[in-house]
This record gives sequence, structure tokens and C-alpha cells, in this order.
Amino acid sequence: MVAEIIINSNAKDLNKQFDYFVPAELENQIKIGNRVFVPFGKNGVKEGYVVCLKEKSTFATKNILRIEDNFLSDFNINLAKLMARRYFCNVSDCIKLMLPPGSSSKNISSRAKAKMADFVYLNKNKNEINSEIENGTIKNPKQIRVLNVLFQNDEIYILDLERLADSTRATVKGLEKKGYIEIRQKAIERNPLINKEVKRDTALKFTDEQQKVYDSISKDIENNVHSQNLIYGITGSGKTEIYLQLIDACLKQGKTAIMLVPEISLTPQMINRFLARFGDVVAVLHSKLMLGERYDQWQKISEGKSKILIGARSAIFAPIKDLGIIIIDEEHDSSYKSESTPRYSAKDLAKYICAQNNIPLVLGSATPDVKTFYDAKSGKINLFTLTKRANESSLPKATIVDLRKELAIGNKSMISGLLKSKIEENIKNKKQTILFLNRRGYSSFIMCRECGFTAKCKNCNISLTYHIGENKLKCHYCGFETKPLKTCPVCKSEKIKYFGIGTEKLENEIKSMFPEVATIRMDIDTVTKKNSHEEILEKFKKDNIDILIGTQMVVKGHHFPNVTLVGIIAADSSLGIEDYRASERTFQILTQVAGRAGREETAGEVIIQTYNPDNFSIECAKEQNYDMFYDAEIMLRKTLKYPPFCDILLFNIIGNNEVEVKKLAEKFYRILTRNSLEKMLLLKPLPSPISKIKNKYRWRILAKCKFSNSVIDIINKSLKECYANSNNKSSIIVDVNPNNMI
DNA sequence: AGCACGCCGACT
DNA sequence: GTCGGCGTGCTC
Repeated sequence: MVAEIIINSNAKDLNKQFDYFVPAELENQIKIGNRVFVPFGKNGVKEGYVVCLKEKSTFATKNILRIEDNFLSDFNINLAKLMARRYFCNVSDCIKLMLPPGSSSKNISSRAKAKMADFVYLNKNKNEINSEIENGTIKNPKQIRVLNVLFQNDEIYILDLERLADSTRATVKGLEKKGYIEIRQKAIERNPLINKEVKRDTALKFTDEQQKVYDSISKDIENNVHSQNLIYGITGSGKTEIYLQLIDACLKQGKTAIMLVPEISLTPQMINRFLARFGDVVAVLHSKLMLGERYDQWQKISEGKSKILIGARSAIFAPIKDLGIIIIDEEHDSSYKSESTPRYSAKDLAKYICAQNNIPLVLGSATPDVKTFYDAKSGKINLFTLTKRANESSLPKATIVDLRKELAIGNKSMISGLLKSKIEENIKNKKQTILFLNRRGYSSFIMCRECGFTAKCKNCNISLTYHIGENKLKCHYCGFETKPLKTCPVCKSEKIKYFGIGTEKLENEIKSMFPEVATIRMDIDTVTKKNSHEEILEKFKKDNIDILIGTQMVVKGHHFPNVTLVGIIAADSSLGIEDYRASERTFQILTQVAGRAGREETAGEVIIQTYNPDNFSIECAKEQNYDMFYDAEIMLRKTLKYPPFCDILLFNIIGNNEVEVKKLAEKFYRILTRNSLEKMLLLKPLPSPISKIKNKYRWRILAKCKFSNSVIDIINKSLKECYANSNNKSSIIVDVNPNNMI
């Protein structure tokens, strides 16, 4: 028997199958998906995965050395192959996503393992021991207490035994030596959900709107029908309750469920809501878990102990069986698209997985992705609209402030007169305020006014940002740090000017404007530890801090009943980016930030400061009107031929040598042009907007096309051709509808 | 990717 | 002569 093996390597040349003999003694246990070790090259041993079994090979075949483990199914292997073709990467890169957490690590010692603990068992029967106690063979009271505890427990954790019997390790070990008991190592679960005393709750009564959604989708679960569904409803319209009851419907039919949420929304409150409804059949997977915790959650899912998985994007690869539904909450969120190899879209893959399993896919959002909404309007996706807010609270009142007029009347501060007076009023009324500015640090641009020199990172073609807290200039791309400049390194002038505003400067300005006010800042610089994100928000809420200043991190997760004012300092900051989704991003983030204001009985207020008061995405965000935004945006997309009317392909050419990068970009462009058969509209290769990051030079080629099977073939063929007998060390990264055009 | 092979210049 | 620089090609 011969097995086709994919070698675990990210080398371009090794992204193919290699044939190996299956030794006779392994023939009855070898399966597709096995992880194996094989001899490879002159005298190397490599890890690989069985992707196919067949009779014979045309190659001079070697023997498989051994089978390592068996975590992958046929479905996994097929999915990995499909992804490799579709996302232009190696099959082994995709397989790694599906293996237990920690097992793809090269360093054996850092691999996740089951956590072992000592458990104690009786080794003789109860009656025998009892008579020995009665006749005085056993007379040590500590030993008797230990044995008594063991009479009550078939199996007990050694520390619990010692505590319950008020004894010590010496006593327990003594009993083991005499043969009365046995101590065995057993895998225990590290549970991130432990210590959570959550009161169980039950299903809430649906509104008519909710009931309609539930009826339709639960029917698909029951009948094993694949459907795509969008639940479009504003915050507070009760999407989560529908999710909960759909998942409950799955459980009742012996099925399981995956719910994807953006990484940042995977907060304790969110998890608690699921624990309250479902208890310990819930598993979570996200990046903040320790490796061991992640491993155990994965294991629990694999063994079928967990029926519900809540996780960030990579949770779709978890080994859950009998899947009944996949739900993607906040489906517009950009975190569902991976920004590193493999650059997959969890939404697209979820669609595929649901179709393969004949189960419904549910997408939910208050501000759906323009492409999703287009598909919903055109009937490709079932559209369910929730119009009523469950708690009948009213939308916040929003006002736009024109910062140009502010400048004209001589206000050079970042806080407009109106916002200042509103903050004052809020402080007086003991209400809380959130100020949103999507840029961290103090100043983002440092220039010599004498000669025009600007402070740039030595590794990246980007200006350094001044951080006043650490008194350093920092690069937000590579982490490079240097001392702030007092004199210009070129002309020695002292006229160094710091431009641009960040959250640190905003905090300083607020503090000097309102000296006695308590503020708290939340951005990557203040959020470092495992739970710090949570801690800051908790502190803001509990200690009733007057003002929270933050980047987009403040947008999700928490609900602050006492926040009645939200100030958006610079609404245009995301408009300027060179990206077809700039308006969509701006609308979404503004709408979400605005939604933070006043969700209880007090109506909230939102002040939106901008230099572009007439921009439609800002205007629509002010009105909190998604439909109005969508209608305007879709017209633009159609005119300009942007998604959903076509796809944007970004080819990033990256390498250590500037000349080589340019050469490869031009070569690839020539090959692509020749192969594309007019199916793609290709733009000439140019240096990327940020032409160097982490000392790597960057060029790019942009293309517009309908991303079809034939286009995938053209690109794969062109990549192969381009890399074939080339000594160019630069690489080409293909990104379809990238989050980031930089 | 990692490793061997081989072609060429440099040097004891 | 022969040591070692790295470009080239192969791994079932």
C-alpha cells in the first residue's frame, strides 16, 4: 500500500504530495488524515499528513517511519486542499489550523499536553478494609479518615482527599505503600470557564418578529437543509436570544453548534449569557486562552463533551461532530478575514461547511457587510429584519460639529465648544462620557520646521509616533523605539514640531480642561495583560470614572448604563484611507460608537466632530440609518465596479532587496497579463503605500475581476511559472478582498 | 526549507 | 593542489 503524504513545510516547492510505502504492520491502522513521520531528503525526517491511499507509485518510494496521531478527518484534508488552492498557500499551512492547539509547534517542549494530576483509588474492597479497621490492623486515625473519604468517592483528586480527610501526603503515600490504595496519574481539564458561578436562566418570550426568524431557521435545522440567513437588527433588537434558542433547538435534536464572534466581543458577559442558558456543554476558543486551556477546550469538543462552541474565526476548524448550525455574530466585522497565511475568510468557509453538512448558516449584524446585504436583497441570502428594540429604549440624539468652522473661530483644540459644554454638563450631572479617537499615542507626525525633515522608522517607511507616557518615539508597525528629538538630526535646528493627535494627547487635553475629573484611557498601550481590556471597562463602570478615552477597542462588548454622552473626536480618520471600504468602515464604527450612548431610560447624546460634515457615511451614521447608507454606497460600488460587483485582488511582493522585489513584481505582472486572458483588470506594479515594513521592501499589483475558478487557476499557474527556476528570494502574497490595502 | 553537488576564484 | 564561496536542483 502507498500513501500520498503532504510534507509539513511552508516551502513553495514542497506544496505537493510525496508517495511513501505503508509498512505491512501499519496497513490496518493507516488512515487519511494521519500525522506521520517520513524519511525526507538526504538524511532528514519530516512530519507529514496522509492525504490519499493507493495501490502503487511510479516513484522510488521509501517507507513511512511511524504514525504520530490521528486528529484529521477526510473532510479536514479536503477542506485544507480546497483552501490551499483558493487562498494560494500550502496545504500544510491549512492543515495546521485544524490540529489540536500547540501541536504544530516545532519545539516539542512547548507543545500543549494534557495536564496530569494524581488521583487516588481504593485498592482493596470496602469490607476487607473495614474489618481491618475493626480488628485494629489499621489504627492510625489519619489513615482511617483517608479511607473513609475514599469509601465515599470512587475516584478523588489527591489534594481534595488530603483536604477532606485533614491528612497529609505522607499518610496517603503510607497507605499506598501498604497496598490499600492506588495513586494514578490522570489527565485533567484546565477550564477557563471554571469559577464561574452563573445562575441558570431559561428562554425568553419571543416577539412576533423574532418568532418568524426562529421558525424559519429551526425548520432548516430539523430538516437538514442548507440555507443562508441574515438577521439584520439594531442593537437591542434581540438577535442573541434567537441564537440561543436556535442552538437549543440543535441540542434537542442531538446536534451541536458553532457560534463565531469577533475576538474582541468574546467577553465574560457574552460567555456568561451562554453559560446561563446551557451550562457546561459550552466550550470557548480564543487567542487569550493559555495554550493548555485551548488544548483542553479543543479536546472537550473532539470528545463530544462540548456541544456548543463559541469562538473567534479559527473556531470553524474545531473538530465538532454532528454540527447543526453555524452562527456568525457581527458578521460585518473584519476579524473574520485572516490577515496572515492562510488568508482565509471564515465567513466563506462557514458557508462551505454549512452547505456540505446541509445545515443553516446564520449571519447577524446591525450594520451588515455591504456584500452580505446585497446578497440578502437579491435573494441569495434569506433576509430577516428586526425593527423593534426589545427594551423600547430610544436611539441617541446625534449632532455633527464642523471642525472647519471651529478653526475659523480660533478654536485650535481638539474639543469643539459644543462637545466641551456637553462634557461639562455631563460631569455636573454625574453621568459618564466616552471619547472616541481611533489613533493611539501623543503625536503621530514629527517634523523639522527649518528643513522639512520628518522622523521616520529605520525599519519601516512610516513616521514615528510620539508616546508621552514612555517619552519615546515608536513605530506602530515594527515596534522600533527611539528617544524623542530635541534638535533636527539634519540641520540641527531646534524648531521640531509635533503634529497629529492621539489618545494620549486627548487625555492630556481633557485633564487640563477639566482638572478635577477622573479619566481612564483604553488602547493597545494600556491593554496588555490577559484580562486588562476587561479590567479597564470594569473599572470605568464600577468606579464611575467620568471619562473613558479610547480607540476602537471601546466599541464592543460592554454595556454602560450610566454613559449618556459619546464624543467622536475625528470622525474622518478612517475616511482618508485608500480603500474601497473606507465609507463602510467609517459608517460601521461611528454607528457602533454612537450606540454606546444611553441605552437605558435616559436618551443618550452623540457629538460627531468632523472636517467633512457633508460626507454621506458620517451623515448616515448621525441618523443611525443603515438603509440610507447602503443605498448610497451600493450605487457607488456599482459605478466604480467594486465589491460586490467584482472582487479586488491584491498581490503583495515582499523581500529584503528593493531591486529584486521590483523585478519580481514586474515579472509577475508580465506573466499574469499574458495568462489572464482579459479576465482580470490589472493595474501596473507600484511600490505599496507603505513601501517598507520591518526592513522588507514592498511592491504591489492590484487587480479587479470576478473571483472565479478560472481566475484561481490563472493565478496558481502564474505563481508557479513566476517561481519556476527563479533565484529571486522575494515572495508574492495574494489577498482576495483584503482588509488592508497597505 | 534544508542539504548536497559542483563550478570557480583564492591562497597555503 | 585544495579550501570554501554560493548558485542550482532535488527531496517520494
